[in-house]
Parts: sequence; C-alpha cells; structure tokens
Amino acid sequence: MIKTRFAPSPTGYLHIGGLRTALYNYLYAKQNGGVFALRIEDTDQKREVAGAVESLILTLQKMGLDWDEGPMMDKDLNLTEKGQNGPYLQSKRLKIYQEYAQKLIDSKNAYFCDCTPERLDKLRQEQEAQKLAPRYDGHCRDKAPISKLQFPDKPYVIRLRVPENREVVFNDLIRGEVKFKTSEIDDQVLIKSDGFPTYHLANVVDDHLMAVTHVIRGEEWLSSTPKHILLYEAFGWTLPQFSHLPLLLNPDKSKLSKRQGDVAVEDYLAKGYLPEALINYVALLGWHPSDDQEIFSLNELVKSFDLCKVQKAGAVFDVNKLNWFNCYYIKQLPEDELLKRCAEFLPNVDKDKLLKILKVEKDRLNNLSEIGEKVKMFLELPDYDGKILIFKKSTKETTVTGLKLALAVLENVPENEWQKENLNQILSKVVTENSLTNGDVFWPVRVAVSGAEKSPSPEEIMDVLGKEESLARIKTAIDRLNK
RNA sequence: GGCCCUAUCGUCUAGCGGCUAGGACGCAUGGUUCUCAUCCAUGUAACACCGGUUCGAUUCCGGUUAGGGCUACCA
Repeated sequence: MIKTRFAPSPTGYLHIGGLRTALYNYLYAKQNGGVFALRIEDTDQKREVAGAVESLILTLQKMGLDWDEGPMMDKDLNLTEKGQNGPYLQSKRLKIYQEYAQKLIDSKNAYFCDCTPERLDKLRQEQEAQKLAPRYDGHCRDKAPISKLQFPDKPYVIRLRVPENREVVFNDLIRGEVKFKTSEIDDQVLIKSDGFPTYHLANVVDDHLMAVTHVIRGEEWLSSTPKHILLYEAFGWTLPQFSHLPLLLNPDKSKLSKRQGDVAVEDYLAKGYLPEALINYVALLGWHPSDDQEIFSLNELVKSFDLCKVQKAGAVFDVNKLNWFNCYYIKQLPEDELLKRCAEFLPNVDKDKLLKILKVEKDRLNNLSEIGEKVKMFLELPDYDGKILIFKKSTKETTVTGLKLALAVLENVPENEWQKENLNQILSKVVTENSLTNGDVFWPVRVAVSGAEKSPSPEEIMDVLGKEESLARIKTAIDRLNK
C-alpha cells in the first residue's frame, strides 16, 4: 500500500510551494490507490503561531486536497483526528520520540551532550575563522554513557552518532543516485534541551510509524536526507522512497519569498483566485505532460501526473500565467456559480441584477475581487469628465446630435423589448439612417451610460440598467455637454 | 568557504543520438470592433561555454561558468 504525506510546520499560512508539495503527494497517492496523510510538524515551540494549524487545514480543504488521515476540524473549529496512526500533531507525540531516542542511546547510535550554547558558539566562531566547516567537534561523544534520560540539573541534548568514513547512497526518484560522505555530516541534535525532538528525529520516527512509503518533499531537504537514512539504519527500518522536488523561485531566481510578492495561498484566495486555477498552475510548475495539454482538473491530474518526470531545476513563479489560468476558469464558470464564488466581493443588491452584471463582466475579470470595482458603474453613474463623451475627431455638436437621435428612438422602445440584441440593432439603425459613423453614436451613448472611457458595449450596459436608468443617464450626458 | 543539486525561447516546459528544436504564458502585428475585454490569425524568441564519445550531439561523459539549496538545540 502506497502512502504519502504532507508534513508542514504551522507557520501561520500555507506557502504556495507547500501547496505544490501537498498536491504532488496527493496526486501520487491517489493515482496509485494509496493513502494521503497530513501531519503537522510543530516541534519548534519558539515558532509557535496561534491558529496556524486551523488555517492550514482550512486552506488545504478549500483547495480540495482531501487527506485520508491526519488532523481534522469540526464545524466549531475544534481539532479532531482521523486515522489509526495518530496523533498527527508532533507536539502530542513527545513521549514517542523520547522512547525512540532512548533506543538510539541504548544501541550507541546516539549520545547525550551537555555542551553549553556558549561553547558551541565559540567553537563555531573558531572554525569559521579557520575557514573550516562549522560543526560539532564530538566533545561529548565518548563521555561515560548515561543509561537513563534522568539527567542532572544541567540541560542536555541527544545527538546522533554519525559513523565515520562511510558513504550514504540513495536513489532519488527525481534526481537519481545521490551520494554523501559521512565525514561531511554533523552529529545532529535529535532531542533538544526542552525535550522536543528536532525535525530529523520526529520526521523519521513518524514516517516509519505511520508507514509512509514515499517521502515527497522540497529540495531543501536533500542534504539532510543522509542523516535521515542513518536514522532508519540505526533503527533497522526499511527506507521509504525519496523524491526531492525542485524549488519554487522568485523572478530573480532566488527561493520564492514573501519580499517579492505573495507566497501565501490565502493571499491568492483573498484576491479572488480560484482554487482550480491555483491547482492547475502550480501543478505545471515542475511537471508537464508529453503532449500539449495545459488545462487540468484535479482528477485529470491524478490520471496524468508522473512523479518521475518532474523537472530537476527550480521553477520561477510567474503571476502572468496564473492570471491566464484564473481568467480561463472564471470564463468557464456559469453565472450562478460565479455569483456564489464572488459573493464576498459584491454589494448586497438584487441577485438578478448581479447575475446580469456578471454575465457582462465575466470576460473582463482577472480575479474575483475585481468585480467589486466593476459592479459600481451599474449601481451608480460615476462622476466623469464630460470631454470623454466626444469620440476621437467628432465635435461637441455631432456628439450632442448623436445622443439626441439615440435618445429619441430609445424612448420609444417598449420595456419588454429592452434587450441588448434589440438595442444594438436600434443604435445601428440610428447610425445608418443618419449617415453617421458608429463612433458618433455608440461611443457617446456608451460613455453616457457607463461614465467610463473603457467599458462593455452600450447595449450590454443598458440591458442591465433598464430603460429608465439608461435614459436618465443619456439625458444627464446631454445636459453636461450643453453647459 | 565546504558539501550537494541544477542548466532548452523573458517565464513554464516538450524532446529521451539524426527534428525547419514543438506547445503554453507574455510581448508585437493584423482581423473582428465605438472603447476595453474576449475570440481568431500571424509573428517574436532558446539548446550557457569548452572539451571528449560517436558517422552524427540539445540529448551520453568530463570540465568551466552561472544559479540555487544545505551548512542551528528552525523546519
């Protein structure tokens, strides 16, 4: 049984790179009929953020990446658990890590260390001064072994005893064979002085206990992998299959960071990016099918995704292409569904009117939040400069004439025939019958009813506004020109 | 500095010894058009460099260069 997991540390938001890691884990598990688990790696008390776990869960749920086991949240936002291998919050598994750390002590694969932070700082400075790699010097390595975890008053940590003169070799599903010499590997701290495990211990113990078969994570973990392998060996456990994903990059090719734009999935959601657009875009950051397909639903990704074909090099996060996907998915959405999705960005007015507006503005939306601005024009005529009523080389006189001619015919249109197709024909007729140009009629009428230099066509706007409001706006425009 | 990873259009990528090096985003031009957006068409632009291996390298190997990651009692 194949099992993958997404194991974020709760920093307060879901990073866009984390979303891709979660997605690839999800896809790999699902396409193999396996299990996708969520585990929270909250072993650093100093970086604890209130509500971070809840927001992580919420965002992952919004993105549609359902996990088969892991922490869950009920309607009242209380944390619960799902699955047989919990708890899934590492902070609730402290005893387990201590127990396994003791096993390593017993087998001499780990040792107690009571070096003070001061000594370690000094050591590091000396090493750096001599241009040596900063690392633990093994000061406590061969001290008399202490059999129990009860320790004197002094704070202590537990360190991994890295074997000498060995080579750790593993086969990464994405990168192929990767080798490290143990002489390059530091005696990593496994249990911190506060009793919490470090990532390395907790991660290995949990992946084993939770029967994870495939570890799919970011490239930043590649150089810690030999430490993890040494731990698996010390415990006598079978190795999982490792896959290290390329990093997501800023436009300047540095690791994707907050300074150069939004990195939180929540930020994109708040701006009105659709989950399906985000998923589709992020899936293609590092992976591509052999054919030219670009549009993928989550289910299609499950079918097509191929972990072995994931790119090795980092991928720049390009908002442009995300926008394109988002526009695409917005256009695909039926109006009533679109209305639900952008409810938070809309004023509380007549639903039918909103539906009509959405139909008109749908093609013009880069993201859902923009609808808030677009909808204003339909609810109230914006204050505008009368000059924009005059199209290109037209004059004030021809513009007034055009508006009056249009007004005269529009006044005679029955309410039940006030639809955009009719309105378009009527305006076209005004143009031809008076030997005018489209610009002489359509432009001023459009500006009159929209108040904007750029907008949808006049008939579309008038259709939404209704006869009364449309005529009133045209009259206002005529008044303004006559002043 | 050390260790490790990486290298095809500006960006995401296809390619897995022989191709006019393909697609998408972006950009440009044209068409449709009263403006904007959409849509359609066309164009733009890449194998980092130097050596090998080979009849033949974008593709395999080595090096150079350049980028990136790690180098914590953070993950």
